[in-house]
Amino acid sequence: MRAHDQQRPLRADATRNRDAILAAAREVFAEHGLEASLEEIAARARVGIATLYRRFPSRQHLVGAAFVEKVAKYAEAAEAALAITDPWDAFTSFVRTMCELQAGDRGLADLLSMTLPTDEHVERLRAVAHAHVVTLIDRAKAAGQLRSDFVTEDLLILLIANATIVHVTQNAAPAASRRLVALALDAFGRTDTPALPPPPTSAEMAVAMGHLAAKRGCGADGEAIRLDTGNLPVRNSG
Amino acid sequence: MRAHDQQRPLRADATRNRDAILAAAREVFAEHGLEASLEEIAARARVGIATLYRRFPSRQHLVGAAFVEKVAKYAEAAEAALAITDPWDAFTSFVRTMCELQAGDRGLADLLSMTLPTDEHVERLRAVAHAHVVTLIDRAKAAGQLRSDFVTEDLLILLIANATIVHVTQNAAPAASRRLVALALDAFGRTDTPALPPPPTSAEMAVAMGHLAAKRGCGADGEAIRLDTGNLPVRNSG
DNA sequence: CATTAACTGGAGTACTGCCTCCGGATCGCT
DNA sequence: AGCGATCCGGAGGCAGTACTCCAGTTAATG
Repeated sequence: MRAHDQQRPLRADATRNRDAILAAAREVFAEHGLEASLEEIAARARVGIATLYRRFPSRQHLVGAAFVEKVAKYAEAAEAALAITDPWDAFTSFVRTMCELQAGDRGLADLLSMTLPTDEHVERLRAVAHAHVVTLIDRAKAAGQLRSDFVTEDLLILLIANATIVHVTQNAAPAASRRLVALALDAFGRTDTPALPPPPTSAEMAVAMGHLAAKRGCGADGEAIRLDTGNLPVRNSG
Repeated sequence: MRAHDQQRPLRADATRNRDAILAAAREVFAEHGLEASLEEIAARARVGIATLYRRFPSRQHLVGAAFVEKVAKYAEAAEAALAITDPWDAFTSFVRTMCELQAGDRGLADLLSMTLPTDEHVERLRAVAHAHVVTLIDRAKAAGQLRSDFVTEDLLILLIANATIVHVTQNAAPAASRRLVALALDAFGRTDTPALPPPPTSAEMAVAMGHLAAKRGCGADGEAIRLDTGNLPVRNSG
């Protein structure tokens, strides 16, 4: 790349259009999920389709740009949860916040349940958040309130399930989603039951997220998935 | 319709092709879910696409014909579970069986999570099965092993979630699905936690299933799938 | 074996979404 | 205002899927 791939600032009209596209994208993704038609986004931004592609060469660029803030909220939620003293309250508060964010935005619902290569800034946010989540989990386990055979894959499974519920239940989303989350938390908090069957490996879940991403038109299927466990804490503590 | 819309028997080659199409459909649906391409089914049956459409005018006709037997297993599973004496074992056995059927057949995974058939024969099966399920639930509740605020919508939520997991996790499906089901059952069996948030209404869930069906290309949004038992040998006809 | 109704397959239409090309409009600077 | 660099938008190519039409083939029957 050239030394100054820090390209000169966009022309005024270009900036205006870019913002319009992002606003439209946030709307449309929230309504229809990440598989929304790019043409619809361009139309809602009152912009030609070419303009959209010029600014965001691929769907995941657009997704990335449209969701930076929301992903930041994810990090914030993790951090905020850390401030809660009771380990179980902290953990459940985080999980509930995540799933509520999903329920309010179908795009985010998709995003949290898949892996998307995005920009560096977002990656850093994720990494930090992930570390916080691991802490939340460890604390809750240590307090004997989170089942000891819990793994981060379980959280991912919940996020995927919740994403679907949100997608499918449309206007009934809040009730169904809250119900699902409450059930999941009750399950996570059981310490008196026999061990769960073995969880899928994090590699398997990475592949799964890749499939999801592919299905939503973001990233090629089978392409090297960032094993970082992506958006969500998918690290398998031993 | 004319009195004898009981059309004359198909010609030998037509019957052969019809069977080939059904066999191919079962394969392809199992692999890819209900949204599989009809052209692929025709190709696998080594039949022209027109032949498929002649025999099954719409996707839901094909789906219906391909899955009658599998849906019957749903009823059988409920009945078999009733024979188990321990109420909790009976309930969990039924749930597990359902979800395992889903894990083994992505088409069925879709089908069980959308809406049940309206064909009268199958409708009867469904009604009976549903009654059995209600019995299973009541028994388990009475025994104090199933949480008292459990409702049938919770089961549906699980089926939808499981369908997605099965869809997404591909080869890791068994592990992920079993894990999800085990967690759900642990949640269902909690009697020591505060009441869950209110469930979605069954009307809301019906709408949700309609959306799912529409997304899979079966039936208009909101209308149910009609299983065609028409010219299938009716086993255990009674 | 001849006749005919039933059946067939593939080409064709229609639609949708992704993505690119390029003539023309617009901006920003002098 | 004039001018070049930048940017725009819609037409159009490509691909995948649903679904239809029709000229040719094949099974059943006497």
